[in-house]
Amino acid sequence: MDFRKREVLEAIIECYNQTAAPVGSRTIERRYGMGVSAATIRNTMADLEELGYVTQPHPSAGRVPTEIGYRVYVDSLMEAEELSNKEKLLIQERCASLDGGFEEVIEQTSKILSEISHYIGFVLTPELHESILRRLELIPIDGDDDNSKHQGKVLAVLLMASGVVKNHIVPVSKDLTDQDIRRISRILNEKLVGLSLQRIQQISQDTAHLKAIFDTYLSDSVAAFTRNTFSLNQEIHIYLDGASNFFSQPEFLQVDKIEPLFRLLEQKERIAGLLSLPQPTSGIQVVIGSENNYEGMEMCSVVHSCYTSRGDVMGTIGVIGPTRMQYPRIVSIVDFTAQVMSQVFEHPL
Amino acid sequence: MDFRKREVLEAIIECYNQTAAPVGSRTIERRYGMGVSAATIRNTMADLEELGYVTQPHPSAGRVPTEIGYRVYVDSLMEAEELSNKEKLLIQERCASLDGGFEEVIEQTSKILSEISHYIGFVLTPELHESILRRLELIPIDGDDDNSKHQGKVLAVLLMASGVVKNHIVPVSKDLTDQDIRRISRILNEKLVGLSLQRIQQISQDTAHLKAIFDTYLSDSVAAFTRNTFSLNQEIHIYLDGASNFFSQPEFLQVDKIEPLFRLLEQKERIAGLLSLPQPTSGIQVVIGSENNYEGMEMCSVVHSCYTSRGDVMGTIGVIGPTRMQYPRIVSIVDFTAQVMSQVFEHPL
DNA sequence: ATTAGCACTCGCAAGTGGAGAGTGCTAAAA
DNA sequence: TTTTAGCACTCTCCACTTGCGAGTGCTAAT
Repeated sequence: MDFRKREVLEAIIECYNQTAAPVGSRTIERRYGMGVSAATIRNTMADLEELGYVTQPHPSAGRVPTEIGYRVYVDSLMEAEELSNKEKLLIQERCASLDGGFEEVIEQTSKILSEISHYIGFVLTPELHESILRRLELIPIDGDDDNSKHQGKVLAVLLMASGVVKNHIVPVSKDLTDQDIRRISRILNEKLVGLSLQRIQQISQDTAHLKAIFDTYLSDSVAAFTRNTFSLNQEIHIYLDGASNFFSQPEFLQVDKIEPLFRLLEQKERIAGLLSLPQPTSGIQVVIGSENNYEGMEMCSVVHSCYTSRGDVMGTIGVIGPTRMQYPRIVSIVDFTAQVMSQVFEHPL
Repeated sequence: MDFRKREVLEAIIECYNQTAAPVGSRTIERRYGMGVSAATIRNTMADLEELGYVTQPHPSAGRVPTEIGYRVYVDSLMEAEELSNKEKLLIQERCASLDGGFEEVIEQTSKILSEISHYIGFVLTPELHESILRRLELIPIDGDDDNSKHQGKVLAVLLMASGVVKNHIVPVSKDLTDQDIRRISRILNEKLVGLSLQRIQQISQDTAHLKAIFDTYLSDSVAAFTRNTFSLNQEIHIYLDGASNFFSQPEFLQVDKIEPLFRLLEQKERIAGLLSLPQPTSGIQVVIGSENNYEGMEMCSVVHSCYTSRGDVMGTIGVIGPTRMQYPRIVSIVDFTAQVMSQVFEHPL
């Protein structure tokens, strides 16, 4: 890859990103005038094609970047675009509306991501079982019917270190009085605060362990109640915005192109699975085209990063766009937004 | 409208609903053989056209029902289709998963509505300010930093009569001790339980009223804290599923037809506004085509009803489909599902 | 009041042809 | 040896035409 090849590949990608049409040699000569004639560029393009970085949709058409071409571009050619102060400010303002609580921050973030990128913005909520318990509150609820006294219910409020609050209604057998509940609450708070939910779930499954915690106080009802209190379905939720931006993308103008994508997006659980898998290190990751092994994502790329709270990974944010994407810009947007979010969660409450 | 006209109109609508193509006189003669020839049907169709119930997309094409035609059909011609036991059971099972909490019921309901109707199912959450407060719990949260002592925070848990639980983090000035908070909690529970959130918000704005409640105890901090506790943004959320079912509808195969709809659906606040407005009485309502004054909904119809908890209206559920919709079936589905949901919320917790 | 027959209209799909864009190749120039 | 100009070739895209089929409205007969 000599200098000219790199330059031509970059020109093809940038031009193709604007027009979504195959790029010809003359176009490059005129638009990026690099001191050589179209014929020379043609030769270079033939070389690039042999390397697998570009291809022609049909003989005697211009060149289109391949996924390999994009990979090279993202990994070594492009340089991240600096965001304008206006955009930075916009992101900061929108994400910083913490008053509305955790959900609202996440909701706003996915919205701002989609608005500023003009693609799809998404935010994955933290995995609960990695969160640290900060406080547990048990609120007995009086039965509302006269005949419901045979079994009460307790509203468990789990406050996590990250600031996430989770409610959970737990059935409780009648032989536990309100006073018992208070006692259980005190003991659980004493022993379990500071542990991850995953660890707590392990403990509450383990009768020996429970016995150690509750000492003589452990009855079957108490054990069952404790288990139920922490048996949350720890599903990850995904907030996703801007899907209709894809209607403006020329390559998705045909229904058969856009339909599989929308069908996939509607199965939010699957998306969550797709996007939460690769979470090895921090830092931006770019997944290009069919590197996403999901039907409907062949023509899309994902740029994602994770947000943290005091260094602990909480969840993932990112942008889904067409493979023909303004990578330098999107990478900067996702990176900056992840930083802002992490900053917001630095002081959780 | 004599008998034959009604019969022909019904035939046109049913046939059009299946094929999405203009219906000709011969088709009706063959498919619905009503003892008269095509020529006679042609005359009847001309009459129906004069009445405004059908129209032809271009001269010498078959007939297509107009919105007025659908209106007549829905209001006086069609009869609701009885659901199969299998379908009824399916709905009941899916909606009855109350264990997962309020949100999960709603989520499941919108999913099952879309699956069984093959259109879009939606559920609007209750308006909070109409809900009755059942219990308020205030949980002081220790500042996590040493320097955060200048202002504490309190997690307010509002438990509504309908079973909805709402969390809310409230800032609290440093001159209120934990003991003060407990006292406030006791007083508020004593005085405000059983009132609607709307009423409570009125009261907490009204200093005189607050003074009466708190007696001598009311300081500025207490008043401010009380106001903040109940200053929830009472936004209605909408759960919506099955949008991609519209890709299977022939009249939405062109991108320019489906785009405005999806753009509208993404602005969930607007949808909520659209759908929560007409809530006069209980019972099924059908809004046809451009009766929805929203861009993107011209080609859609909405069938909706409301679900209740002990007779009190909580929210709305319904189906959004193309104007060319299987009304008898959808009406039955929505009606039955609304009943099942109301039943589920009969015993809220 | 209903029916058969017929001329007419229109949309749709397939086929045609020219314009435009872009390539690869070759031979000449630097 | 590298670069350039020129030329023939290929392919898409668009506008245009044409034929077919479906369906109507009208009229005259039943």
